[in-house]
Amino acid sequence: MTTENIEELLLRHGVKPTAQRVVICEYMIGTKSHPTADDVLQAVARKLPVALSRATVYNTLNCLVNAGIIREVVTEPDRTRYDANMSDHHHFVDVKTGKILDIPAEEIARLHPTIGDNYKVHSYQITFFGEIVKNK
Amino acid sequence: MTTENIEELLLRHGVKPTAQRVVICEYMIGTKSHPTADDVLQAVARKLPVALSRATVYNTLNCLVNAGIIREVVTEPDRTRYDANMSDHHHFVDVKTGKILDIPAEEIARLHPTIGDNYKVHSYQITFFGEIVKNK
DNA sequence: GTCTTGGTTTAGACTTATTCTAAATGCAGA
DNA sequence: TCTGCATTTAGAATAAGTCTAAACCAAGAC
Ligand SMILES: [Mn+2]
Ligand SMILES: [Mn+2]
Ligand SMILES: [Zn+2]
Ligand SMILES: [Zn+2]
Repeated sequence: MTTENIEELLLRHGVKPTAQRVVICEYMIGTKSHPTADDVLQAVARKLPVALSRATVYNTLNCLVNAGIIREVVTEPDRTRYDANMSDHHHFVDVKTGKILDIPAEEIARLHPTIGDNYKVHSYQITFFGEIVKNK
Repeated sequence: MTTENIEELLLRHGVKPTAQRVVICEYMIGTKSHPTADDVLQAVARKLPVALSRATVYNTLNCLVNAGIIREVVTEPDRTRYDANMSDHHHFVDVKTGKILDIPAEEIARLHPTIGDNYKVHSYQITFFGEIVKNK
């Protein structure tokens, strides 16, 4: 995706496209990994002419989350990961490598609880978020 | 559950039943909430005649997890919760109160993705843990 | 073109959950 | 009773993330 398109994307979501935001957003959209804030800092810092602070990375990631451009992924305690794939999907964590893969929601509805031949599921967890309805 | 039963449970899992471990384990088994380490410390400290250190709470909870007596539950970044319900189940997080309820696995297989009339699901997430199988 | 202003970025301090360290404690067996 | 080893402890250390206060900067007003 071009820089212009990234700027348009940000504007469309009501986010002022600063240099730092553009390059962070560009990185997020260009990766299928589910990077931590620190991953983003490492990857993006060298692309920018100016210095990039940790605070800006967190500010920007939170900003993008609030704008609905990326989302948080919580698979382990103590570090939040970020994901520019906003389609309805779930995650497969390879316990060997720690890599996180996207699993489209349709596949899960169909193949649940076995995802497919390419994955050996050790365990899986469904976390629901919602409200309790008190109907007597 | 009586203290003797707790001690037997610990011994059966190869854990030496010290006073601290017994009371922490007893607390875990007696609650359906999914407490954090700090919740456990608060609740258990006053029951013990001696002081109870934060380190011991973490040591014991990790010990119980390794022994297969309790398990960790990760639903949000930055705090691990613990759960003595070792049956095959998933979790429903009430976003209003933060309370975590157990959902037996059978119910999910049947009612997926709607859990039932008593819950309004805002969103849910399935996290798989396993390995990638390279079959050509 | 300069001035003003509010949003953005920054470095570093701070907070909080968890782990680590090294010393003290306390049982179980010799 | 003595010894050894696991356990517990207080507090230091670590690490993710937030906060603060100052510096920066882009856009509009003049
Ligand atoms: Mn933590
Ligand atoms: Mn954190
Ligand atoms: Zn994803
Ligand atoms: Zn549970």
